[in-house]
Amino acid sequence: MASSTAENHPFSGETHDHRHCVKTALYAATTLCERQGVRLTALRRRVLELVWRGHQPRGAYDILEELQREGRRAAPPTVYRALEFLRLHGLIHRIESLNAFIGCVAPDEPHNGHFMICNSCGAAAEVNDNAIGDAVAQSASHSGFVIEQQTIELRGLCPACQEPSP
Amino acid sequence: MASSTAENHPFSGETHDHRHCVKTALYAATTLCERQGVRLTALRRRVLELVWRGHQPRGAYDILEELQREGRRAAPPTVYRALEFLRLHGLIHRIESLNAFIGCVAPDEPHNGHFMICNSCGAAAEVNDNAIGDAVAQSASHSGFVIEQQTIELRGLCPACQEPSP
DNA sequence: ATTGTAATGTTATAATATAACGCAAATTGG
DNA sequence: CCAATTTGCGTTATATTATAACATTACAAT
Repeated sequence: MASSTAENHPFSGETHDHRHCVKTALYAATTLCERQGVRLTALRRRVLELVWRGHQPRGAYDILEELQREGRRAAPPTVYRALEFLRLHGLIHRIESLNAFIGCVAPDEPHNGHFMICNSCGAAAEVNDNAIGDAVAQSASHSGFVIEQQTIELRGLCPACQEPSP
Repeated sequence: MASSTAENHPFSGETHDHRHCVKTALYAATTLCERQGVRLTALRRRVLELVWRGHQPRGAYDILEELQREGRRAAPPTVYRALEFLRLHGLIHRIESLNAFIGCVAPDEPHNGHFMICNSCGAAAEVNDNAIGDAVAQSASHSGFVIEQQTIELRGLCPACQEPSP
């Protein structure tokens, strides 16, 4: 079987073992880079870990600060270059409506990345619903439009954050 | 009948009478603001016209430069405030993946704004395909997620730009 | 006219992102 | 192994996008 987790942790709050998410992501990244013959350097690996610190999308400057706090010499290009590498290889996605980045849950399979992002807790869940993909593909083909890339970001409230406050 | 054009000009290139688009948009904006009892000031009106200069999304600083070229005293907040007003009242949409703004083709009807944006000519077409909206709504409800806002931006090639170069 | 509110002007700065250049580390081909 | 080459990273500077905060003007209602 593949190494990806059996299910996402879309909006499970603090109730899951996040170290498992990180470990899985790093393992997947390592094998993916080996297979593709590209270098997952210490810096890139660390940036990926920082993106995976939680299920909230992270801004580039958040990551930069963290690198600096760790004693690394880092400037904006340090981070942006690493992020660009990770994005190119499908290890992270960019959330356009937040100018932020989030780890990809299935870097091995080609996919589009549709997100539901909670406006309350900030968590983002990557969903891959074929129905959405199909509807989008159909709509585009109906217009004669050839899709090269898609940004689908739903903002709202996750199940946990809809519950009435006590 | 309503005042909106019978059909969009999604990717009609230079072949349509754009003055008509602008005129229609301004008329719709005027009546909408009257109905809502809000003021479409000269500045706001002009910014809306500038957003509607074409079917390419416009950046805030593009608009700022144009205002300054016209001799107005303008600074970033001048533009951002006007854009925010227009957006709040549904007269423009923000294209997140471009940090830019585009006129809304149907400000009267509530809708979500799905866009197809040509990577070659830069034109953006607002499409409102119920199939996409339905698929998205269904996917969200399946996850127990309540959508407050959605960003759906498809980037690719419009029909005209797919044609082989001569 | 007076007063309160909304809109705009103005200055400053925050937040996000990239260009350009040089050095160092790793990889490759001999 | 060494030289040549490529790739990654450090560094400085700057571009681009966006907002905070406060002063002033225009407008609307009485």
